[in-house]
Amino acid sequence: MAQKPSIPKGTRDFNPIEVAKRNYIFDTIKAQFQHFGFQPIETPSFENSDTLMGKYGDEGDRLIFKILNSGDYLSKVDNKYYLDKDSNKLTPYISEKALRYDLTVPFARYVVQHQNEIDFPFKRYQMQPVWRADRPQKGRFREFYQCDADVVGSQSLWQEVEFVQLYDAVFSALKLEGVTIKINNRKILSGIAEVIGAQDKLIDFTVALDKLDKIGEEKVKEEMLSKGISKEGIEKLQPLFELQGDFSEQIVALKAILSVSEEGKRGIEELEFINTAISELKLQTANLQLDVTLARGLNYYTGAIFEVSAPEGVKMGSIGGGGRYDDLTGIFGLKDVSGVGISFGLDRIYLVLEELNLFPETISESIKVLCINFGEAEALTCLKAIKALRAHGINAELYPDAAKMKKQMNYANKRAVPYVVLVGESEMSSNTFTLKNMANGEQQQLSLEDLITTLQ
RNA sequence: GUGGUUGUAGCUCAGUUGGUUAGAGCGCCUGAUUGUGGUUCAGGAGGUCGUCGGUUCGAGACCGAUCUUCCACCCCA
Repeated sequence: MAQKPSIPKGTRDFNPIEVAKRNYIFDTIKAQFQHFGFQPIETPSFENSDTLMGKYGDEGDRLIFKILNSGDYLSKVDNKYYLDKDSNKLTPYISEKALRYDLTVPFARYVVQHQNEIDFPFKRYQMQPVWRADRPQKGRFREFYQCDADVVGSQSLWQEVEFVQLYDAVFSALKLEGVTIKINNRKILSGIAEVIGAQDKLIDFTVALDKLDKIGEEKVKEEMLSKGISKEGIEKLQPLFELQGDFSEQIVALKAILSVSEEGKRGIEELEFINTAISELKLQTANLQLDVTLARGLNYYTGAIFEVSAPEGVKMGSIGGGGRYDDLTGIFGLKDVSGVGISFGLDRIYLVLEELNLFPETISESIKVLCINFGEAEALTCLKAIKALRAHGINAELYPDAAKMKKQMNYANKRAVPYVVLVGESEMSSNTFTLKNMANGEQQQLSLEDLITTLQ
């Protein structure tokens, strides 16, 4: 019985052209990571459930793919949990492993586990797939790649400055101009929460504030009210909703709002430091923008928060994010190690580059020259030439069958091969090669040496 | 996890209130053209109508379930 094969929801196959394009992004990011001094590590695709569970909030726990235990896993479960049919309670007894949800928590685990072998500050990069049991949408997959760069063991704000430059370097190298690097600081958010008397509701407060540009001021206030934030507190937020101007103008306004909060003032200082450094160093193509409503992402951020949005006009969620987390390794028992890092969403960057037509043309070129097959003797001559070409770093291949000329030329066309070599009777007798340029149809007869130099 | 949406040839899509043998464009294959591709012309192949079940004399169309796509929540790269 032949049944239609399929792949799970939210996953994809990649054809050769797509892989070539993905590798282009991959290689570009990797090159910049290396320029900035990051070193690669890799971690397993699945971790022990305890490593991941509880690190991303309740919502995160729900989105983690759990792996069923091997063997007769149900027989070991206490009837108490089995008969209750409570999935959340039963899960720990039938699943001890889970697929990686992001690269940051596994990295924290790695740092703690290998702390004695690591030279701090440790700068690592990691480019691996992560999995989320999310409902797919455009730019949202259940399996996708993250490209992370993090530094642990340094509290210096120069790291934040470096990461802003790294974002700029990567997107400039990808020719993706005009991305906006939004920056905020957790200390400012908690400072504001303090000012309005909602310290204990920081998460609810930030989640609501984050929706400002999406649902508007009124709805945000409604949500805050429904989460138990006092009316008087929300009124104190008014200057925040009216915040405008460039980076330094917003800083001035924030200083007024946060004058009574020590923590808030520290957040402002940090932002000012980064902004001053960046204006001195300059960015190539990206814009750095202060966005006090930026609260996205994980609750473990303690200082800077980053998010990158695609150039204006491209409808896509964030293509990168990151921030500083002072105590990430603390949950694994290693105190006082500060970390800061950023992430690139490879799959979303792909969609943006595709939409803006920014992939280089030569990207899908697999071979430079195809040799037409006229028969056994000619094929052998071709393979000798191909061997020499390959030795000179030129990708070359022989059409395997002495098929009709039209068929072989058609094949070259579809593979987008820029050159074709013809070796038939006359070339055999004169010991030459006919090189045809597929773009303009021009042909020339060359010796092997000239063939090599022409194609190099 | 909640609500909605989509599925017909390799691709993009038609298909009337349920009625013979399900169509088009592009692509593909063959020939015109046995050492020259893209253009042109002629011919040809290709469909369990996502899947399973139901209603009906009769279902691509109606109903249910399920899978998938996209969208809005939630959350996020």
